[in-house]
Amino acid sequence: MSIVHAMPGFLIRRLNQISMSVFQERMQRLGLDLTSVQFAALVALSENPGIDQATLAGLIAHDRVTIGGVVDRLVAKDLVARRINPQDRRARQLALTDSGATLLQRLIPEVQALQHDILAGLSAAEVAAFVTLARRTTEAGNDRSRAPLRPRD
Amino acid sequence: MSIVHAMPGFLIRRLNQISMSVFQERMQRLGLDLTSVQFAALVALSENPGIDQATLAGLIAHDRVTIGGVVDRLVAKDLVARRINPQDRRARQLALTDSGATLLQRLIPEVQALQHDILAGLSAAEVAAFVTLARRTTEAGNDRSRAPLRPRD
DNA sequence: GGCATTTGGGTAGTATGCTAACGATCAGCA
DNA sequence: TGCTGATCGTTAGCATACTACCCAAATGCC
Repeated sequence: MSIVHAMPGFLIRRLNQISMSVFQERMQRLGLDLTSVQFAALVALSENPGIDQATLAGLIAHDRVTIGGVVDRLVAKDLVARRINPQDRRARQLALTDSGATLLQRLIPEVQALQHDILAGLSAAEVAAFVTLARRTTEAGNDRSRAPLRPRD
Repeated sequence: MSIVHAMPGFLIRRLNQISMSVFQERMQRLGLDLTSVQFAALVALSENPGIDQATLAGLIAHDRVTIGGVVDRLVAKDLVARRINPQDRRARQLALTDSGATLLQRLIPEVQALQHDILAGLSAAEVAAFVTLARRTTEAGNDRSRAPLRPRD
């Protein structure tokens, strides 16, 4: 066993790899072509219609460039509408399309169900313990991230 | 607070974001241009000199394409030597250069020290609990990943 | 009003991290 | 020996995920 295999950084990368793979596999089985980042963006837009890309980036902890590409692809799939804000012509107002809202309602229970598969081998109590620790440390380390979480209000 | 912010998948992505950022920041402060993936590859090669790229990929849980690019960059930095295996002309034998071995010895204590910063806000006992849970679930979910860990022996 | 600063979005560039497909090569087997 | 299948590395393509930089537009301050 290598020394790297016990390092938190390595374990976290593996967790992320497994998480993304579980998500993608489920989407494929549903016949959908959607990533977990795109899902998070749809949820954020559903909860905050009319926000611009920079705000969206802060709500799901991404940089603006990445969000620009994600929104491009969501617009191309007709899940999100993007238009210039007349009050601030720099900004793009974002909102779910009808088709995006419909898809999201179908997706939410699926995505909630697959969270269980991500942490395979753990009991319900252990999953809860993991989530508690993860929430505390991501909050403590928020500003260490290059794209911190910036919740509204 | 959005419903996604409590999902394990989202928390894991945040953890990975913070982890990569902490690593990059430390490397920058050391005046080095090295990613965590490149570090993991150097460690694996130090522990297993002479392996080929596919074996290296399995040891640090990456697909062969990604490892090809990582090795390209390590060779360009003169940290790794790559040559065709005369016994199997498909394969590339990899080994650290002297400069790679020297750098790695300097890096290992630094990287071990920064692991602590990744899980900010947790006590030593909580870090240990996190690592235990993470190890168990990544082992259980190994084959769910697209690029599973394939240890030798 | 005029001007410096800030902000939103974009381009260019780099590195992961994956799929699908391909050529070269090797291993097993009739 | 010749064929079949597996394996190693690579290319092409896509989607994150960032930095650095730029332009346009809004904001704050005098």
